[in-house]
Amino acid sequence: MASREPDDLPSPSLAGGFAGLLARLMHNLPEDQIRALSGIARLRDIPRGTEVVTEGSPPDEIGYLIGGALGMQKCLPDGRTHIIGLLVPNDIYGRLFNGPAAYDIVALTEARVLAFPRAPFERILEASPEIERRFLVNVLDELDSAREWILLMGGHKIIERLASFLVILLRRTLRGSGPRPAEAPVRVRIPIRRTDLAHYLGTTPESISRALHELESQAILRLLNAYEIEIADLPGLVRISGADHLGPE
Amino acid sequence: MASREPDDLPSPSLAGGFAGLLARLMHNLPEDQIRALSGIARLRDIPRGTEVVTEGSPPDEIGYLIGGALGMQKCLPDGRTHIIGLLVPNDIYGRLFNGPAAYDIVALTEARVLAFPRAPFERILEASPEIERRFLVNVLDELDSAREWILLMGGHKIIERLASFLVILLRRTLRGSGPRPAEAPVRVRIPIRRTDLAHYLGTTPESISRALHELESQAILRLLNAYEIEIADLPGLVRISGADHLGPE
DNA sequence: CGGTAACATTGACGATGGTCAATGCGATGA
DNA sequence: TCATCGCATTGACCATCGTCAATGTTACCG
Repeated sequence: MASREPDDLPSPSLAGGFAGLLARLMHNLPEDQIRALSGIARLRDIPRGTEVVTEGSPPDEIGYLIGGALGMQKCLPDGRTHIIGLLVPNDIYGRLFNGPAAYDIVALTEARVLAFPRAPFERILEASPEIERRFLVNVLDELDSAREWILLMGGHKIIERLASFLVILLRRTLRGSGPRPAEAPVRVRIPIRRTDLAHYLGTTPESISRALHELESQAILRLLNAYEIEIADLPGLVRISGADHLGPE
Repeated sequence: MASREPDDLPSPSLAGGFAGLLARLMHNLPEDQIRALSGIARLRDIPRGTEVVTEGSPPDEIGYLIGGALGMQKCLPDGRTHIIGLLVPNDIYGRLFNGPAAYDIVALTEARVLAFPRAPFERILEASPEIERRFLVNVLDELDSAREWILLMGGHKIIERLASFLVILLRRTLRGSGPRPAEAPVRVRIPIRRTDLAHYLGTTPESISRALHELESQAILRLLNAYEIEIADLPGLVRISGADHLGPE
C-alpha cells in the first residue's frame, strides 16, 4: 500500500484572466484595482522540490497558491529539517516591507501559483489602502492559522495531533470551494509524504502510520491508498482531535 | 522551593506622555501622528487573572504590553485550557478590521498595558497609511513569533522545548532594553506558574520541573527560586534547544 | 518483464514522559 | 506561632512513542 506520487494539481483551467481568482482572493475590491493586480500577475508551475523562497534572502515575489502544497521549513544545525507550516490552495506566501524571509518555502508537491513580482505589488499596495487592508486581514488570518497549529502541537498523543491535522486539512481543503457537502463521507488527499507529515507533526513516519491505521481500525476513516483517505466519522475525528480523552478508547 | 507570586512589574515610571514608548513601538513615524496616537492612549493596570479579551467577542481595544505577562489561551470542550501564546512586554495584542477574537487573552501576572480604544485607533489607521503599514509589519513579526513557537513545539524531548522557550524568553525579555550585556550570567524571570508553562509547552508541571533541574545539574543554569533563573551557559542552552540563532532585536 | 529505487508499513525493544501519590516549601491569616 | 493553602518537587509505575531492522508495495527504467 504505497503510491509514490502525492502530487495533485486540480488544474484550474483559467485562460489568461485572473480576475475571478483575484476577486475571490480579495473580494469587494473595485474593478480597476482587480485589473491593476491581474496586470502584474503571472501563472507559474513549480516542480516538486523547488525552493520557492530561500531563508535569509528577501523574496522577490508574493504568491497565491492555486494547486499543490508548499511547506515552510527550517533547517536545524544538526541537518534535520522541520516543517513549520503547510500552504494549501488559497494560501498566500511572501513578505512585504519586512526584510528577509525567516524560513525556506519548498514545493512539497508539484504546485501552481499566481505570482506577483514584489516591487510592483508593493507599489500597488502603497497606492491603494484598500488592498493593503485586505492584505493585513489576510495576514491576521495566517496568524490565526499559526496559532491553530500551536494548539495542535500541544496535543500529547500523536493520534490527537493527527486528528487535528486532518480536521484542519479538511476545513482548508473545502475552504473556497462553493457550498459545503453536507454529511456524506468526504474524501481528502494528504498532499505530502509521511516523512514530511511526520516532521510537521513533530513525530516520525512510523508513528504516523500507526496512528492512521489506528484511526482506520476505529472506523473513523478509510485508507484508500497512502495519500487518499475517506472520512467516515467526522464527529468522531473531531472528538479525538481534542475533546474527549477520558476513557482509554 | 516555591514562591507564590510570579508577578513582576518593572514599573516604567512614565509620567503622562507616551511619546517615547510610541516612538519605539512605531519608529520613524512623523511627529503629528505620534501625537495623535498618544492622544487616545490610556495606561491601564490589570490584576492577575483578568480576562483582557474574551473569545468570540470583538475586542474593544488594541493593547501594547508594558509590564507583566499575558497569555492567549483556548478552552477545550473537555474543560482543559491550552496556552497558545505568551505576550511579554513590547508585544501587541488585539484585532483590527477582522471580526471577533479567536482566543481568550488572560493576565497571567499583574500587567500594565498601553490601551488604544479600537474605534479611534482604526480611524487613525485609516487616515494614515504609514501607521497601518507599521502595524502590518508588526503583525508579520507576530506571525514569525508564532512560527517560532511551532518550531519549538516540534522538538521531541521536552528538555529541548524548555531550552527553546528559555532562549526565546531571554531574547524577548532583552528586546527593547538597550545594549546587550555581553557574556555575563544573565538573570531571567519566568513570568508564569509551572502549570501554565507546562500547558504552553504541551507537557506537565512534573516534566517541567524535572527538565529544569536536569538543566541545572548540567550547569546550564541555576535556579534561584521557582521563578528566577540565572543562565550560566547560554551557548549550552542554545545547543540543547536545537536552534542556533539568538537574533539581535 | 524483471529489477531497482523510493516509500510505507510492521514488529520488537528501550527510552521518554505522563500519571498518581506523597512530600516539601513559602506565604498568608487566625 | 501554628495551621493551612497553593504550588513546586520528588519518586514509582507504566503507557506512549522513538528507534532500528525487516518486509511489503508501488512506480519507474532498463
